[in-house]
Amino acid sequence: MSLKEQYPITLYNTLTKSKEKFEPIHPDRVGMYVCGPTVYSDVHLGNVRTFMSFDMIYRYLLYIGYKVRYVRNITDVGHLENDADEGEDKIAKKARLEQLEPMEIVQHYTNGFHDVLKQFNLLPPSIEPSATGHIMEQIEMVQDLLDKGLAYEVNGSVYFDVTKYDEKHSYGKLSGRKIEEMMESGRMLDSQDEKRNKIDFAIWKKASPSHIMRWNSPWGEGFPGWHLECTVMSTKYLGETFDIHGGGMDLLFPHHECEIAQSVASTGKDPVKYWLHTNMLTVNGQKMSKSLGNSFLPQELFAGEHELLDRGYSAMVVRFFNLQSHYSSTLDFSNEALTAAEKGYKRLMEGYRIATGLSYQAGTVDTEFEAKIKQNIGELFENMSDDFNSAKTLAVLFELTTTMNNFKAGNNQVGQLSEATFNELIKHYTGFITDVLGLKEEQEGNQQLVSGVVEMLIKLRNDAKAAKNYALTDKIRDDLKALGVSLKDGKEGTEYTID
RNA sequence: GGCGCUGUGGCCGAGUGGCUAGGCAGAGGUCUGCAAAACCUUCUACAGCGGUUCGAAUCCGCUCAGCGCCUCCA
Repeated sequence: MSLKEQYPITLYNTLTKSKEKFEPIHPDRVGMYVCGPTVYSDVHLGNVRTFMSFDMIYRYLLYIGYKVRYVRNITDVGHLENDADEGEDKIAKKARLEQLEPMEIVQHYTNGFHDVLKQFNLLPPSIEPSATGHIMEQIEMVQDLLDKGLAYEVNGSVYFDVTKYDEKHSYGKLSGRKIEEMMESGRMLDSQDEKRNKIDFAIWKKASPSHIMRWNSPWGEGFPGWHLECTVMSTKYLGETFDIHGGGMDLLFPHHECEIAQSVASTGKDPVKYWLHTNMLTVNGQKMSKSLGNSFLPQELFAGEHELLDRGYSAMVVRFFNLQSHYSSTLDFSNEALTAAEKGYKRLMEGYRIATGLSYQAGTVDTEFEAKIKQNIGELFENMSDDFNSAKTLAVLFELTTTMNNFKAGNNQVGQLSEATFNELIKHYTGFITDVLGLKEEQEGNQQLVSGVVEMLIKLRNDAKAAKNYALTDKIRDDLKALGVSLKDGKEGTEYTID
């Protein structure tokens, strides 16, 4: 029995508002689409949280044996600025400000995005399509929606006719909205006179003369609407229906709602089986966002150069911090929480280091101990299969970390486990830390040289200690400590860790 | 105004009907020349009120507090 059969996944589907058993459309294969960034500015830490959460999900699917096609787009056309009628494209606007080619902007921020994700140890997706690379397909879909009578053209712009769509289908089922209510309440912006109804949305927008990102289309020069690129690219690479569509909660409405409408209107099929939404990173209980001014960039985080930060924190500490909460809960940022996470992360990685250094030696098997370890291994999978509960998984990993420490301290012997169980323990304990949760050791510099020098100093210190020259002994330890190298005297000799 | 979410011990955060995660911090102990680490033990919870139930942090209702979406946003 394969792992994915042994530990079937259940996940919370935003569409049905309930936890469901995960059954991919094609056995063994999973198609997953996640809305990527709009590359007109640097991604901040809140953005990163979502991508980190889906990276963890992607990694777990792979770990238990699924073949996954993971598509995460780059939105490089830019979304419409505030009022649709302004016809302002964020990337075009930025380009004019900075006197650069639009694609230069796009490339710059795409590179930055990739650099950031690499530092947080995210796996690259299988396909990373860009909106500008799929203009033809978007034009085709606009035409298709016009042909089907569910869109209309006004002055070179094309709008999706939500009211008409809702006659046969139901608009708003993902976000729990009803169009009658949306029609009467909410803000009506007077300038949206091109639209027949205020809830209609643009799928193609005419470019104003000053608009530099533009393409030819049957309706004149323009650019595609915001929601269209995800529909087009997910359909192209994953098919008309696919398994998982993810994104941040703030995309639920209108973005994902519109995606459903576009797909259903075009293909007649519901595009997505399971909708997954990650929750927001908050600061003092408020969503981290650029407009609120409470966001900061990963670089600022690492360097500790931001008024919200007491000091710098590493990428892996933040990744660990993120994994301590469930992806669907808000996570509140604070210096205290990050400091606590840093210590926890170090403790876990010390356990990882011990695990990689252990080798099996036969002994007397302790059946009770053996049973407990087997149970813990099972819990790793059960917790991750339960809606990707990384927080519970970490709790089990910490229990196993205590076991690792006990092996090291000699409180337990590896021989108390059967060889098979020992091997499973090491395989999955380290596998969950690195492959599933994506945590890794952070060490910089010339490790060989550093370890050689430190080992030499430890030897000198031990000589001094044997001679009871404690003044020198302590001086070596204190001076190393000042450089970030901590010495720990144990029964088996002195060990060191680098902060 | 509409739709939805949250409120857990000093802090962060799991948990969804009985078996009281975990991390950080605190207390005591073991080890140690001292220290650190590690190990063992240990303290402090479920916003308030009412209801359902043999039994609720967990289900239902109300109240209070906070948040998200409805406009670009992960």
